[in-house]
Amino acid sequence: MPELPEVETIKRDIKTNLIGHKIESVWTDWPKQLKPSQEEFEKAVIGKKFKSVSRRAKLLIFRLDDGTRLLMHLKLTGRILYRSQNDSEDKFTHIILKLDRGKELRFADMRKFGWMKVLRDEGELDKLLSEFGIEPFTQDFTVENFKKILTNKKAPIKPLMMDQAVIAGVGNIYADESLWCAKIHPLRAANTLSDQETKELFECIQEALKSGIKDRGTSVDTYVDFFGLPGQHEQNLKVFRKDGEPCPRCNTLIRKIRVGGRGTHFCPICQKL
DNA sequence: GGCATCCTGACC
DNA sequence: GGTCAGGATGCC
Repeated sequence: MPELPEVETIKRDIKTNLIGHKIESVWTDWPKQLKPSQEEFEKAVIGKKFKSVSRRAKLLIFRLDDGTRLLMHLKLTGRILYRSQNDSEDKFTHIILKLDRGKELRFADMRKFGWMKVLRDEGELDKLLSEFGIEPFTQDFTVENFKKILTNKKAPIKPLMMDQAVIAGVGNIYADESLWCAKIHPLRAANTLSDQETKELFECIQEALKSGIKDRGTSVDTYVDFFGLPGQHEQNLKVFRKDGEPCPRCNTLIRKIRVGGRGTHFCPICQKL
């Protein structure tokens, strides 16, 4: 599942490899993944060059050389791949942007939840971006702001952390890992965290995401980078999908429960409810 | 918050 | 054939 570290890894590789390429044509066998429609999408991108790329939450934002804004979201199983025309087929490819110099950007997505979208105007982008919460690794992400978010929130801490309108970019893997790191139970009501716990969770979120980026992402499922290579972070996971295995801190067996409809892994002794 | 929805593959 | 996997949205 691509979360902030995975999307950030792809973004960095795109910066040094895709920028400057021209889109010559578009192929798809699943037009629903092109928004607002295949026709509008093609009209907006064909003949244009990639000028820049950025990331907000789990969203990739491209600017083309005429100012067109192109967004991509990988959702659960999306892959963005940089390939040559004659490279062998990638399974589940549903969109291909055919580029100059014999290259292709392939969008492969087993479950077809991901999408590419062109925006009509700048206001639309601003509105979309303004709905995201605090972006980790920016000046806005401080312990004080984090504390403000948790105050008066009776909700369990984990779903709150995964709410993109609260903190942008944290998904299921890094939420479980951050909570283990901070020794906080995923069902803990957000407003019951002590100042010390708030500070630890704040630091653990940054640490978990940073560590994921350093390892070029987590490939427990289908994630691969821009070149089709898996990330290395799986070997550094402490609890995610480790149910039945000993906690690296206290040896208690990791348990799996369901929180907010998501599989949730935690140590029942270390992590305080 | 819960739950359904968008989808398909893996697994029992 | 049923369940699970989980990012985001939309309806309650």
